[in-house]
Amino acid sequence: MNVRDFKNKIYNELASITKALANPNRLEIIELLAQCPCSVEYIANNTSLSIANASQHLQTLKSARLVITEKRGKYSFYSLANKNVFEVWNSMRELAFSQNAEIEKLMKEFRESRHNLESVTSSQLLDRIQQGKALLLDVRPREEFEAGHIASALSIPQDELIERLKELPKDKEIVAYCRGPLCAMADDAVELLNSHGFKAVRLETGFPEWKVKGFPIDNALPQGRAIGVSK
Amino acid sequence: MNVRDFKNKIYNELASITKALANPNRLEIIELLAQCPCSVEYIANNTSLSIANASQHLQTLKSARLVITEKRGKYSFYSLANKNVFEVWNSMRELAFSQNAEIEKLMKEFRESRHNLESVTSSQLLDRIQQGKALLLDVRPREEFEAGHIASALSIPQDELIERLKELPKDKEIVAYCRGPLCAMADDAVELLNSHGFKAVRLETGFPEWKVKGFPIDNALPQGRAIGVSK
DNA sequence: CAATCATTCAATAACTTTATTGAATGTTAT
DNA sequence: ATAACATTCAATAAAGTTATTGAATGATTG
Repeated sequence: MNVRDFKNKIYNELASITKALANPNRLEIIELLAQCPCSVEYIANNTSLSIANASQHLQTLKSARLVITEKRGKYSFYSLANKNVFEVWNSMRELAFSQNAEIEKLMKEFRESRHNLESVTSSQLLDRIQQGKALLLDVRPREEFEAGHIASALSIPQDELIERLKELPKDKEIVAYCRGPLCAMADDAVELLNSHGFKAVRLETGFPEWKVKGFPIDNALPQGRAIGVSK
Repeated sequence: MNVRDFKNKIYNELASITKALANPNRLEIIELLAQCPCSVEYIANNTSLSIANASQHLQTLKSARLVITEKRGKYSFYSLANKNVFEVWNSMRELAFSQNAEIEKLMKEFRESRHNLESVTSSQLLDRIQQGKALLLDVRPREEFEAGHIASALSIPQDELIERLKELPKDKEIVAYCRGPLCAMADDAVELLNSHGFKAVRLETGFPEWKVKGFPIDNALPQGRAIGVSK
């Protein structure tokens, strides 16, 4: 085979993957699927997409083999095709953070608006948990917690937090975490906690980043449990 | 700031990077820039692009901050903005290899057509060099070799190889390498060498992958020397 | 200071991607 | 069976991307 034809074919195949990643809605879907397998409706509800549009984007991801689908009853459950998909997303996000001043600015403004600039890294958190110094709080929706969470974390979904403050100690530092560095749930939780006299900070990243580092996790329910509709 | 607006802005910024990657020609340019800083004309000559079109793609990469440019005399030299760019490219390529059967098939057919299915990994090569068992041959264009190469490698550009066979030993295994796993220069060199009675295999990957692993490299000329036109 | 030359810009036509609709499919529950 | 429901499909208009062309820019050389 001619070298030029070979290269054209190879780069076209590679670009079929980067094209599938080249859309903000699909990036958001990938970040959500990094939590656990999700139904189309769950994805639509947790983004700004209509069901048909979410389905369309999922089809695009599926034909690029970035996600796989499994039918259980009425629901189609989508999940990331393998660990490499999350790793590409992760390294892409790091690239963005390393050189896009606009992103840094947006993040900083957002956190400032919540009076919440401090955060804790994964390894700092690991130390603090092992020393019994911190209480770890998972504020993601229950289904995501149940599909897998950081070992020893307590689950209080962000929208139940205000009613369940009495379950938390005032004398211990609380580390809240959520889906990842771009997810605002932990920021909102930290703001709420601090304004009620708790001492809280957020984990810089989120559950998938913790998991991919090989740090200790728990599964309350069978591995990779899929979730349907909620929120 | 409203969470939805924040997310939309962030994912749009992130997608500005993935959009810049979403084109086969730009992926090929990135792979070339992973070798060394290059002029627009060099890039055009080493791809199937016209100068104007190469320039246009470089502008796209530049506004996504994936490449930077430096003017020296008449030439604009483009290089990758930082190490993260190569790492994203690298992990994306690994993702593609891990799940796209079409790519695997293309690679296998191409190598079979050159009677050349065997290859050597970076760590195997490191062992063989240290034991003096293998002669290492860089078959990339001279300028790329001069900008940086694997320590102890001999430079014979692929298009000079047939005239310079007498410089090579017949009793020692020759490991040829080039720009990376998608580059055909080492395959062509290995085919030529084996058909002339040498014992040759290719390095599975290429110089940038070796370098990013932190394995020993040399710079014949000042670090990151840029190259203008050739080939 | 005119010629040369590398690169960029601008305009354009062909093509691709997107969100939105509403209808179609196929599964479960009654 | 029929209804209810989750998802996908198909069509479409609006928007974005691409390669090509030829002209413009701006630096170096004679």
